[in-house]
Amino acid sequence: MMRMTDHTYPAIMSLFGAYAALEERFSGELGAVHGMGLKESLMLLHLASATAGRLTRVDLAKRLSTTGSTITRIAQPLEKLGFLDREADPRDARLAYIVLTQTGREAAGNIRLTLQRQCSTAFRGDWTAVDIERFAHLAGRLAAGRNAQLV
Amino acid sequence: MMRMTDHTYPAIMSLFGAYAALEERFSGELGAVHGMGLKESLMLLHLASATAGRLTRVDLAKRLSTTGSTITRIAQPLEKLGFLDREADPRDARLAYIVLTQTGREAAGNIRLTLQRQCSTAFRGDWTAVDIERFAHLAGRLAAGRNAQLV
DNA sequence: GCAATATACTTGCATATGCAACTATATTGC
DNA sequence: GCAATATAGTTGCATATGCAAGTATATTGC
Repeated sequence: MMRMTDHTYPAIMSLFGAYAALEERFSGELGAVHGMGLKESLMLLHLASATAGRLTRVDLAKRLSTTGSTITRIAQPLEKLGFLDREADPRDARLAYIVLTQTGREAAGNIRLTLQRQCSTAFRGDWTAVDIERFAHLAGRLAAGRNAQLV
Repeated sequence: MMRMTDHTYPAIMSLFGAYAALEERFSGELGAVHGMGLKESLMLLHLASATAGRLTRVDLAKRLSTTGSTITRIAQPLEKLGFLDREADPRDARLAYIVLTQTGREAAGNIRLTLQRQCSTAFRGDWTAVDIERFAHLAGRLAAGRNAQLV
């Protein structure tokens, strides 16, 4: 009788390994080229892809899989540098939207280009278009909606 | 004329999202059940899968995609708890192998069971065996050898 | 054999980040 | 309308972690 082998364990361990490899490569180049880390970069991209280019800290925290305090602290230097600004909500005084400035929007565009190039580099080698599309589809299911706004 | 769509960007963004979701779930349960984080757990599994159940800090750092200092500091409490021990190399006095104690080996076995269950849970839903095997294969290629010893 | 270099590990320091407490505001139940 | 509860944001504190410097040992070039 044939016995099915369970591939879930190697699948997840490989996913962890792939993440570590990519995080290292991406962060290094993003730091060198744009002077910011992966989280900051993704924050700008989330803002750029959001309606009106603005999001609350709570929304950003969910999208970046982190906490509100981290968003506050990541946003501070970006605000000082002129990439981000604040915007109040007339209906709810608790909200302090983070909005992209024009400078921030341009930076987001450049970062997006770097990230797209890094992504295509990650699949250099014997990856076929079908392989990549399959992987994108399967990883998307595992992600359970996270980063779906960026995709 | 048909235009091919590039799926590398959504593929990587989904991979990042999937990692964040899994890291959160796995770490939470590993902490609650075994009192240790994902890195510590993977450290024990790497040791358990190594010949003679021992590795140098440098080897462990590579396998866990971190630095030697992190290994030193992760190992300290595990050593105090009796999961790990030190072993000198008679040929090279710089080396301080980290070895699994009997207790550590048992803990590694239990952690491995938890991880395997978590991995199969991650694919609950409409995943077919073929989907999972495909994903494992593709992720393994992206991982470029990282965590290959655990798989 | 010795100086120069390389490697393994540890530790001090700076940064990053989650949690919990705190403030301010909004919403809900009555 | 008011008290109770919920939510958004900030900040203090503890922990985690990378980097660089320091120590000890090995290896290499001569």
